[in-house]
Amino acid sequence: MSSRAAQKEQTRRAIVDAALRLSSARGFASVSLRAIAKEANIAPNAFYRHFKDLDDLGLALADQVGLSLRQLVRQARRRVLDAGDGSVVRNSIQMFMEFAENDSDLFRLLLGGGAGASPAFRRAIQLEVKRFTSDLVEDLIREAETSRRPIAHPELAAEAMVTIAFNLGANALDLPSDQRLAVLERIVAEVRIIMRGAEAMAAGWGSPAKD
Amino acid sequence: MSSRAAQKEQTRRAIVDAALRLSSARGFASVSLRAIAKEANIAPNAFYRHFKDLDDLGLALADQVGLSLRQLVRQARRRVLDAGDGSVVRNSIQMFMEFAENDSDLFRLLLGGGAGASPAFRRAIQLEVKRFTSDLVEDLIREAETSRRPIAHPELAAEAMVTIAFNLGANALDLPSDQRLAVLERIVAEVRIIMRGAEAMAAGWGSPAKD
DNA sequence: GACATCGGTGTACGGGTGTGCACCGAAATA
DNA sequence: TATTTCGGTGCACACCCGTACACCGATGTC
Repeated sequence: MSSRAAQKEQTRRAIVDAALRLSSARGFASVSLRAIAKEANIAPNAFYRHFKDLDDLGLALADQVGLSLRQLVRQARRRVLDAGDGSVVRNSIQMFMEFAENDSDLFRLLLGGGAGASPAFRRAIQLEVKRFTSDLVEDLIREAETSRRPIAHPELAAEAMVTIAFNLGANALDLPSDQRLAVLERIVAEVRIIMRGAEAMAAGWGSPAKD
Repeated sequence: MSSRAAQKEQTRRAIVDAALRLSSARGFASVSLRAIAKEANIAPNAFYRHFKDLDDLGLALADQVGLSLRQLVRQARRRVLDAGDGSVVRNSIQMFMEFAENDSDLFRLLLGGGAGASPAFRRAIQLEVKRFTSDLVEDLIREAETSRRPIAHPELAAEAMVTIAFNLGANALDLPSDQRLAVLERIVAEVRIIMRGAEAMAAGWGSPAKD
């Protein structure tokens, strides 16, 4: 066992966690290297032993965001398969919100979409969101097959759902917890509208005339 | 006529424009008072003759954003009433994208949603977006009446549409112009899904069974 | 024409920023 | 055990930040 490498990993984690904690308030872009070092109980210079840049740290943060998202997808799939109680939509979004509340620091990063940060960081975050959307597309298609309700434009529908959930979800994070439930209901309702629309299109229902 | 007040208004505008220009790159939050002053060809201290704070400037920017949005709504309504060519959805979103490209600095602010900025600024921006959504709700209801296609949950549908248009639109702004058209089409398609869903719900189509 | 108003300027301050340099001490290696 | 490696430290530098102060000069008022 390597006490050397272990301790290095430990302070690296401390740096990442500190950055996460500080970023939740005003975004990653507005956090200084020195502030992170102080929060991690580290001399500012020690930062460079772990990351080349603040941008470099940003990529590490994006990685962790992606990790958390994939974990979310896995758990949501398991939960939906396990018990068929309640609607798939509500269950999934509820789980999403729980995740967001637990790892609120991470999800605040996600919500901001990296606005105001370096292009590299922004790209990395958007990539993770895209991966998440792809997973959702799979689920939509699978669910459509098993429930025998075909769905039109699954990619577009998924993108719309993810956009709404992330935006309103982010919005909900800095709301008192007694209002968060209402936001969750709004997300669920809007996602259902999208579901219904995609199904209606697949079924040929409605007006191709003038929209 | 007051040469005094006129010149004051002029440099005030110069400050606002400079702030807008600088904010488009990395967001309003990451722009310094000194940088704004330099961009406006002004001594840093002169800033205080016009605004108390950077926050104060932020509110002025939010005001201008709101102004531009209301102008957009007015023109879109006129355009839709004038000629019935093409779909309402496509026409509206096309006009939205044109606006966004012209005043791209303003819309970049909007897109960021004020992430990473002061709470006051964020609230102001979100308020303007909310007003815009309200206007859209009106239009949806009116359109539903004249076209005799009732729509369910117009507020939720409008919120979903605005969220998607703003997010993807913002996304499109830092894309080469030859790819923007594709994004526009994606927005149109997703908004149509929402339309169809809201109409299907109103018509009672589809499954209240298990979703 | 004398005076007050006020937008704009230059200087200066205390503090925060990223980062280069020399150094220490413990773990890893020989 | 002697030597190398390397994570961590303290100091120092040059720069940018917001903003307080005293001041100027043109415009507006009496």
